[in-house]
Amino acid sequence: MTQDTPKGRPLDAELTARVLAAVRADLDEFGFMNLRIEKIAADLGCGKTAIYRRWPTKPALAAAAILDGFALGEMPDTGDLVDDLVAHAWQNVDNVRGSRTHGNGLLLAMFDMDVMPLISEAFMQKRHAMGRAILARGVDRGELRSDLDHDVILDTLAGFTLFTLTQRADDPPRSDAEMLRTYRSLVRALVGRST
Amino acid sequence: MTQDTPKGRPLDAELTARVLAAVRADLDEFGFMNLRIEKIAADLGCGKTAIYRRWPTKPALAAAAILDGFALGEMPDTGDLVDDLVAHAWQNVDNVRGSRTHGNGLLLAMFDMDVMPLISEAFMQKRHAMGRAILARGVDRGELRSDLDHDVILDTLAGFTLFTLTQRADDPPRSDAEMLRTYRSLVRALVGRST
DNA sequence: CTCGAAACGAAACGTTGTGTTGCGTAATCC
DNA sequence: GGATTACGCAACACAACGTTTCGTTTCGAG
Repeated sequence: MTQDTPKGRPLDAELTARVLAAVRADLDEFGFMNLRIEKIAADLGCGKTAIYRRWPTKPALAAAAILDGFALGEMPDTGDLVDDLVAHAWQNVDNVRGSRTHGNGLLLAMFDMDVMPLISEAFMQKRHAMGRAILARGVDRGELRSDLDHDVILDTLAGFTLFTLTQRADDPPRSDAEMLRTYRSLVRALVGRST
Repeated sequence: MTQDTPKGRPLDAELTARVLAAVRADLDEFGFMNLRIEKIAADLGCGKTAIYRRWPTKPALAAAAILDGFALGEMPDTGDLVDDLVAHAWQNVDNVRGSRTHGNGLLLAMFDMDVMPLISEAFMQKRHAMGRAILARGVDRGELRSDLDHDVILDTLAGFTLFTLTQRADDPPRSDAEMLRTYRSLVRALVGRST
């Protein structure tokens, strides 16, 4: 029933990619509120119609651009719960830093009330499910006390990343090695390891 | 030098309060992007000029409304580090829940790129300083290992609250007592207490 | 190779919302 | 009582979203 082969001229995939990249850059520099679709079209030398043909509204466009820069990532499976959780948390850092070109406008744009549901459905919920799978595996292997709230552990890790990246952006930057040590000790504390 | 006594007719303080309350309600219901200053004026039966006389732009108005619903809170001083940190973290929950009337649009509005700096300067940085003071006191009393990163502890607590309130809003609500137990065990884990 | 369908850039348009200005009136301080 | 400023109201300029129309171009199918 569903026509699988579109009929006329197909969408220009390269243009799609260029639009998403340009939106990501402007989103990061100017924020969602100051993202100008007309500027994107002008910068790329294309018409607004090419953009509105692909995405119906500005929030939808912004969400698509953000998601285009994020990778769901592979499920960490090292055999060690702490290692897996650190890797899982670090994927968030990678996603945000990989999309950051000017400031942290892209990260903040995720939290627009009209953008958030789209990001949540397409990304956050799947990430959360991955985290829960990691923790469930840890319980199965006897690495994790069975009375801990997995949502709390995952929200704490993700919340720390979000809060640090948005609120401590002006602090002297830390090396990846130092940040990884921070994540490791945080994870160990959350899953009930001593030290 | 600074004229301390304004000359003509003073601003209507009650109108100021009514505007801020109305903005908070609409912000929470519709989000920052869909906040309509003309609607606020119409709902209140006042002119737009009365609003623009007080705040120059929409982000400034939104920030003022958000801050008007937030209380910096008193610095907890129970003599116990864990109790103080739990109380400190709980103040965030109180602020957000006290401002929540329809959804979580108000919480998300804080993270608009143009609103965030205003909230950060007037609120977040002071809250962070309070948290640091609590932790410093804990170190002085020997309740806290001296090698822990205080920023990490505070960002983790605040980030957990933010992430939970934005991402788990649809989950079955937990009682205050249960949430307080969660915060307590989280704080204990972060400051290196066993259990 | 030709036909149909749909994408493309360009331009014009309607609509909405921000923020400003000017007006006559009302309130407050000196 | 006079200067000063707030107030509601109306009109305004401006910017940006999203739509429509047009002529042109590109692709798939037969």
